[in-house]
Amino acid sequence: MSGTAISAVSAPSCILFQGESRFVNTCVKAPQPLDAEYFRTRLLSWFDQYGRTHLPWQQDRTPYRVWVSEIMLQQTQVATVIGYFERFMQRFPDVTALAAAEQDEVLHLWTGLGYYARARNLHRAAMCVVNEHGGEFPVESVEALSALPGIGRSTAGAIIAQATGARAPILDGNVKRVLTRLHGVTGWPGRPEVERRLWQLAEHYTPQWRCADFTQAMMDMGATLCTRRRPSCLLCPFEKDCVAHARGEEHQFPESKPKKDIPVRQTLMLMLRDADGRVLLEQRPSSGLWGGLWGLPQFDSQEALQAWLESEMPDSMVQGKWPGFTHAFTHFRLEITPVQVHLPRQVSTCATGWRWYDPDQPDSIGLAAPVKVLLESLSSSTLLQ
DNA sequence: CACCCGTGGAT
DNA sequence: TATCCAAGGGT
Repeated sequence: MSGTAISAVSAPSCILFQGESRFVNTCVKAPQPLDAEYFRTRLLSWFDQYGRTHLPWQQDRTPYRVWVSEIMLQQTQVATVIGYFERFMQRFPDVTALAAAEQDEVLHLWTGLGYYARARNLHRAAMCVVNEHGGEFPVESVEALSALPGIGRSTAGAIIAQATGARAPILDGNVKRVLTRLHGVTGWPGRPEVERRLWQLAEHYTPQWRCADFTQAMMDMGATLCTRRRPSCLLCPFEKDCVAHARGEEHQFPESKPKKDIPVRQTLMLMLRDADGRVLLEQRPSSGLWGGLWGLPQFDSQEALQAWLESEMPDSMVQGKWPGFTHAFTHFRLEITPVQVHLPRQVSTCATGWRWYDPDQPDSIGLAAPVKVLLESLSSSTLLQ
């Protein structure tokens, strides 16, 4: 790399006026990165004035606290995480406390955050740190950290940089947005070639010194200036260097994921109540949707539900159907038909993986989102005896 | 490599 | 209201 700042705007923008954008996208050479020292200096001086330094996990930066925050922040917005983080730290102040917990309680504190595999992996990783690393996080290397469940390359880099200050690049959604715009990197960042290029750029810019501030600054840029929509280019320290801005095409970067029509799945949810109004809950399989959470027993078809009732709860009586509703996920839509069933006698015991749940006295367990809504409507409902 | 996994904020 | 997608990782 040359020793001076390189403005990367001129070459690509000339070509753009001539050909179709598709031609340009596939044929233009990747612009040279800026001089790394120039970039760091400007970024850090911006950070010193505008960076975020008062987030909960930025105080008392132990590897444990940074780790928990990074996991919670995966695909989740800062404002959503703050409350969960504080409750989690209150209950599990250190890795030993977390490792000693029941998975159920971890999932309970995670309820509503989504991506529950993160919570299961977090719990497993805590036990791993305690049992195999003497209670200390292996922050010596990205490789050692990535060996823990739930920690990938970017999260490992973030933990190292934030908790120890050592040099470690990160590549999250914010950094991807900043880098693709700055260099006019085309192609969806999920594509391996694009991701390779972005890692290469992240490596190029990441400094030996003030690495915690640098990585935080990259994320702050992405979160507060270089936002997905309506970025504040006039306030950006790299306004003059940004390829996308020079073209007036900030909104074109990063390219979005190719669309696919999402499938619709259907399910029946069994609301089986005993004479005391308690509801039968089933613990879901440890993998898949709402893995490890408690939910209403689900069936693919009316026949499957009937067969189950006849074999397991022969005294039960179908009370009628509740109106179905749709629960929308990112990748599919779930059409839910709740079926209300009454069990005339009281049932005290049941097999492992099942429990009776009193809607008026909620337990500390993880509940699938639509199930939580249904149970809350039950507790305030006068329709039921 | 394509797909899976959740919820809520923003427009 | 519909759509996109956020401090990604696992399989």
